[in-house]
Amino acid sequence: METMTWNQQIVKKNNKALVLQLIIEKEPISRADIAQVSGLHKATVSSLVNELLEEELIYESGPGESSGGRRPVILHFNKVAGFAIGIDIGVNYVLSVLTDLKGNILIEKNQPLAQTVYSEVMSTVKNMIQSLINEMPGSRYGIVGIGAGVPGIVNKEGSVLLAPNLGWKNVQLKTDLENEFRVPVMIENEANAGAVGEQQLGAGQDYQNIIYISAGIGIGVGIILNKVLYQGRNGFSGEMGHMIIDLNGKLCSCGSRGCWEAYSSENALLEMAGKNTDSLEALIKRAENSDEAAKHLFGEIGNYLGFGINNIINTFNPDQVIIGNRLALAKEWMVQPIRTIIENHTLSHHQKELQLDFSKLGKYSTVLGVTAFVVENFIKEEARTS
Amino acid sequence: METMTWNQQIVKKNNKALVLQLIIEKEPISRADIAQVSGLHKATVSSLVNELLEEELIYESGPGESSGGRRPVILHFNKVAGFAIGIDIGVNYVLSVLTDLKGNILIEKNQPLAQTVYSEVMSTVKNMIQSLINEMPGSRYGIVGIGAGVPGIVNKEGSVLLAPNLGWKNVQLKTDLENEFRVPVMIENEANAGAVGEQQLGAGQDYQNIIYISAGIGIGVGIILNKVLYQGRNGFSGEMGHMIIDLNGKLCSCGSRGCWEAYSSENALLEMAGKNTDSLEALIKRAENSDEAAKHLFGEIGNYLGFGINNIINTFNPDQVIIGNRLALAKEWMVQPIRTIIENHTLSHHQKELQLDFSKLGKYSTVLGVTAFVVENFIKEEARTS
DNA sequence: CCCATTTGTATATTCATTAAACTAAGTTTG
DNA sequence: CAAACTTAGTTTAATGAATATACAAATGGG
Repeated sequence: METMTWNQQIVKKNNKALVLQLIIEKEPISRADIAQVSGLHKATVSSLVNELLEEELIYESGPGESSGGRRPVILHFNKVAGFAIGIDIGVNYVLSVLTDLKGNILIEKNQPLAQTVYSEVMSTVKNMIQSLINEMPGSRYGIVGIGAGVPGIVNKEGSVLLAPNLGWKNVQLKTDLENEFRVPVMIENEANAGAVGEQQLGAGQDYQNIIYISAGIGIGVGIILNKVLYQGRNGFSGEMGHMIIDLNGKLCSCGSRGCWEAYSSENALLEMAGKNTDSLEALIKRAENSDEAAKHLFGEIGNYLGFGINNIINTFNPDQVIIGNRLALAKEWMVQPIRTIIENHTLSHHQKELQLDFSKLGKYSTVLGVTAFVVENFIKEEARTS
Repeated sequence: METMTWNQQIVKKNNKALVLQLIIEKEPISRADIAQVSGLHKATVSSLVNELLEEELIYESGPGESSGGRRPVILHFNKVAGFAIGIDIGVNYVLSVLTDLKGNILIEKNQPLAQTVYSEVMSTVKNMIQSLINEMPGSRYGIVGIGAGVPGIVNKEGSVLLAPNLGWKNVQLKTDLENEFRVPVMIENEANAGAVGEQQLGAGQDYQNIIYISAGIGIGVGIILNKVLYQGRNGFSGEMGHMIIDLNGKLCSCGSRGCWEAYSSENALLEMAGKNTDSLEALIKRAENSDEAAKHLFGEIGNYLGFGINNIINTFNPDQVIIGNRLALAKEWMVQPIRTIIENHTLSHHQKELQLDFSKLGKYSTVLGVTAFVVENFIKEEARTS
C-alpha cells in the first residue's frame, strides 16, 4: 500500500521519463516533435527538456532542417552521462563489459575460469570490474550500476539460491558486490537477462510478448510479457528446462524424468554425440564440412527444441520466440527441424503471427540485458530526484 | 501512442477509482480510514467520496463506533447500482446468471443443450438473457454489461475462432450480442474467465500470480500474473491442454501427439474407464462407495495432472495453482497423487511457497469471472465520466 | 520585402491535491 | 459534569503541474 496514490509529482515524474524515453528512442528529435508524438503541450515539453538539459542527460546540437518555418533545435540523449557494467558469469568464463547508457560496448574483457568456487570467481569478477572502472572515461554520473547474469536460481533480493553448474548455493552476490563498489547492483538469471537484452537491443525490439530460450549447457527461459520481464513470485520463473516433455523419459540431473533440457541442451547434444566428440564447436566444424552425422545430430536437437517451443507457443501465444545462447550457433541446421515440428504440432491459430528468431546479440545477450536493466533503473531514479 | 501522457484528469480518475476500490474491498469504511490507508489527504477523499455519492455508486449509513472522538460516517458500496449478466456456454448446457456489482448471484438459470449449432445456442442464450433482464430489479444503471465464457479460442475482438467441442468456427459472438442488447459485451475463453472468477471471488483472492487449470472435457489454463489476466498476443494464451508431456505418446484430436489433455481430462478419464462407464458422475459415485478401481482411476488422472502442474510451476513460479472445472469434483482422490508428483519432480525452490488449491466457486467460476470482468469495465468507465 | 509558418518561450489560467483552519461530535479526566 | 482532548469531516487558501494564449524568433516563399 505504498505507491498507490497519484499526485502532481508523479505526473511530472512520468512525463519527464516519457520525454526522456522519446529522446532516447528517436533522437535526433526537436521539442516540437516530442510535443507532437507525446501529446504533451509544447510549453510542458520545453520545461521538462530544460530540466533534462540541466541534469546533462540530454544535450542540444545545432539547428535542424526547416520544414517551412523556424528551424528546430535538435536534442540528443547524452549516452555518456554515465556508464554501466555488465557481468556474465558462465560455467567456464566470465565476460564483463563497460557500456554507455545506450548499451554500446566500450570495453570488453573475457576471462576463462579454471574453477568455479565462489570466492575465486568473486575475486576474478571484482578485479575485472575494478579494471573497467579504472579505464572508464570521465562523466557526470560515473558508474550508474553493475549488473550480473548467473546461470542459476536468483531470488528478488539478488541472492543466488542454486547454480548447479557453478556449484553455488545461497551466495549473497548482490550484497557482496554492493559492499565492494557502493553502486546499485542487480543480479538476474542468465536467461532473464538475455531476454531483456534481446528485447532492448537485439532481435525483440518490435515485440511485446517475447519468450527467449537460452539453450546452453542447460535450458533457461526468459519471459517478457507486455514488454516487461515476468519474474514470478520469487524470481524463479522460466525454469522450463525442467518442463517434462517425455513422461517416461530420461532421468534428469534435477531428479525428475523427461525434462526438456535432457533432450535439447548442449549437454544432451554432447551426450548424443558420444565419446569421440568433446565440444559444440567441434561438432559445428564437422557440420560445416558437410558431415552428415553431425548435421543429423543438430537436426535431432532441433526436433526436441521444437517440442518445447510448441509448448511455449500454446502456453503463451507470444509475439516472438527467440533462441539464444550457445546452441544458437548451430542455427543453420536446426531452424528447419524446429519449424517443421511447430507446423506439425502447434495449434494453427497460434502459429499464424508468430515470429521465430535467433539471438541477434549472440554471446552478448546476457551482459547487455543486465546493463539495460541497470540503465533503466538509473534513469528512473534520476528522473525522480529533481 | 495514445494514453501515454499524464495529467490532472488522469490523476483524479485514478484516485477516484482507488477510493472506490477501497470502499468495495473494505466496506464498511469511513472517509478517515480511506485517507489513512490510501495516503490521500482527507479533503481529497471527502471530495471524491462526494462525487461517488452523487453517482450513487456508494451510500452512507449511520455513524459507526467512535474511537475516542467524533463518530465516523460509514460508507458502503452500492452493489445494486446496476447488474451484470454472465453466460457460461458449455458443451451440453448454458448457465446464465444475474449478479450484483459484487458478484452475488441474484438469479440463476440453467438450460441443457441438445445440440450446439451456433444459431440454436444463440437463440437459447438470447432468451435466457432477456428473461434475466425482465426479472431484474430496478436500479440506477441497469444492465452494465454482458459477459460470456466459451470453451474455445477467442480473439481480442470477441470472435470465437474455434470451439471444437461446440463445432463453432469464426462466429461473431460479441457483435451478435451487442447488436441484440446494446450494452457492453465481453467474450472470454472459459478458462481465462474461470481464473478471473477464482481470483476475484474464489480461492485466489490473496494471490498475485495464479494459474487456473480448467480440467473439463479438455484442459484450458487461465494465467493471472501480477493480478492481471495475461491473454497473449491474440488472446489465445493458456492452451496448455496441448502442451506435449509425452513425446511419443497418444494421438490427440488436435493432430499432435502426447498432449496433456489426452491424459488428464474428463475425456481421458472416460476413455481409461472403458465402455461400461459413461459419466464422470457415475465414476465419482463408485469412488464414494469405495470402488478401488474408480479411485485408482482418479489417482491416475491425478498423476497426469501432476506432470502438467510440474511444468506450470517450473515455468511460472506462481503463487498459486487452482484446479477447477468438472474434474475438481474428484478432488478427494486426486489431491494426494498430484502432490506426490510435484514433490518428486518439481524443483524444490519452486515448491516452497506454492499454494495448491481447488476451485472454490465450482461450476460458477466461469460465469462469475465474466461478470467480474464486466463490472470492472463498468466501474472504470464510470469513474472516467464525471 | 512582406507574410505565412514553424519553433520555442513567457505569462496567465485551470484544476487536482494538499495544508491549515475550522466545525462537529464524540470521549476522557479531574 | 464541565473542561480538555480526540477524531471526523468540511471549508478556504496555497501549491504546483499541465495547458491556453500571446508572443518572439527564425525561416521560406512569393
